[in-house]
Amino acid sequence: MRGMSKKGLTPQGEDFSAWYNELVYEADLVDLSPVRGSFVIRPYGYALWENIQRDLDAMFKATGHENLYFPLLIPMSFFEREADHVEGFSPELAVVTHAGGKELEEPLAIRPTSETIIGELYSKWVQSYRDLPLLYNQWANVMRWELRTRPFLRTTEFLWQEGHTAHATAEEALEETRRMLDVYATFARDYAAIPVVEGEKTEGERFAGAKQTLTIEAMMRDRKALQSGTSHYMGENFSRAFDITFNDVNNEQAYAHTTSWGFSTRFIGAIIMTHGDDAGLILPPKLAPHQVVIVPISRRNDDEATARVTAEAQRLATSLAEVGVRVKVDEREGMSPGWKFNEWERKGVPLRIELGPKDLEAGTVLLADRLSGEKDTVAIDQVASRVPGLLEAFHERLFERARVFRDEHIFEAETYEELKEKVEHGWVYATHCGDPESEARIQEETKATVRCIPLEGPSAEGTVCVHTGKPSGYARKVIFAKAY
RNA sequence: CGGGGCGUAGCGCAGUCUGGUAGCGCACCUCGUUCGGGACGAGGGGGUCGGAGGUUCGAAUCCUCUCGCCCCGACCA
Repeated sequence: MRGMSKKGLTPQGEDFSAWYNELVYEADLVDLSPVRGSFVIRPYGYALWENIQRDLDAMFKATGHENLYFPLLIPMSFFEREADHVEGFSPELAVVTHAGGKELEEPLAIRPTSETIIGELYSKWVQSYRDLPLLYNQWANVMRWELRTRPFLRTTEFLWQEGHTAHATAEEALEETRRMLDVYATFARDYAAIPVVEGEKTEGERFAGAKQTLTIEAMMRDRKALQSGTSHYMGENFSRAFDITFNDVNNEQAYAHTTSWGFSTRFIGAIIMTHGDDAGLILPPKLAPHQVVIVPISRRNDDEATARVTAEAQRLATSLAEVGVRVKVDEREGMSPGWKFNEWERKGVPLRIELGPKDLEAGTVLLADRLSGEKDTVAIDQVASRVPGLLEAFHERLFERARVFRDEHIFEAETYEELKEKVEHGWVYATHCGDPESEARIQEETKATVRCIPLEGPSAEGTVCVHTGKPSGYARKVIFAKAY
């Protein structure tokens, strides 16, 4: 399957999932670990994550949040305090039963998410309405013992951030839930060039212990949906379970309203599957580890020309770095330029500069665009001034391509037959009654689930459920789609 | 846990049926020629054939037991 012996990836159209599996290894994003289900994130993949962290973190700070860090281990009993939460997470907990050579009195769960342990401490930190809101976030690893795993999309251990906030009123907490969903949607659009649909999860798809779960859903190039970030309103569920109470302005005791919101390394999967093509990754410039790669081209038997090319490549790289471009000069020996072109295309670098003796004589470079595949001649002394704008434009084109693709594959269905047919080709808006049993039946029969009740979209007014004929359970038509 | 497949060099595989010097491609190392879309030649290094037991003069190959991994299904950011 894998292996550099073979020249290209399996084409997306032939087997999308094979394409994905090969690409994550061939682009040096991940490697297998000795423990099944967990993966090593290699430097190129981790650099992507670091860029995601940097930009998202800035957005969290800008919305008033502070970072902190909670421990990895959580007493088992904490999970039992919230009925839905324990039911949702028990099956996938990894538990430490022995330590220091002895069996522990109380087993410790490796966090699958931190609501419980954070709730325990929030109860201590919140006494008065003056202590609220608490607006905290942590960057952490979590573990969920999944049966079927895939790099980035579903791994037993994954990296994420989890925001946990506590508020005096439901209104404030609901606002926070929505605000952070918008942060995710904005990040996806402005940094990853991924268009998303914002919506609410139905009861069955809601986070274990939440009153409301909001989601951003992105369409992959196989037209399946990927839940790419979630934001939950917990109501008083966790504050009652963990006794997060405070005295309000009237000196009356009240329960805090809490939220949590998370965004994980799964999003790297979204980037891969939203933008990638048969040649490999196409990375959004703002998150790409290298925005520009310079491939110097030598000439046979001419050390002097080679030296000049190398020197010019370095000079060019410096001038690009000075205008804030992340640039890499590929000076590796023993590989032909063609080999390097293919490699950087596979790795999704937005722009490639080819610089050889001919260019030096003409005072130009060849600038290759990963998205269009086109090459343009650009004067060397204009490269540094033009590249930032080209990267900006690259981002816009990438987003637009994804947006058009998505919009071309969203349909609307009036009948169940229509839903069954259209969901084979993309996402489908349809009216649903909201009955969980009906939802389950539809999933059995079509493999599609309700991804969300979109915050914007066709109204359900005057329509009835495509499956049961009952009145709509929601104000809008829901989105049915096959999902990761 | 059900169904399917596979363990032989770093990776991908052949060899197993029919027992007899452990091979191929890629990768790696050295030297030379190359370098504008996955270069070529010559030389070289690398293996307890997943593990244990058995049959045999002789086992990657046959027998028994075991361990592990991958793929498909039931749960999920």
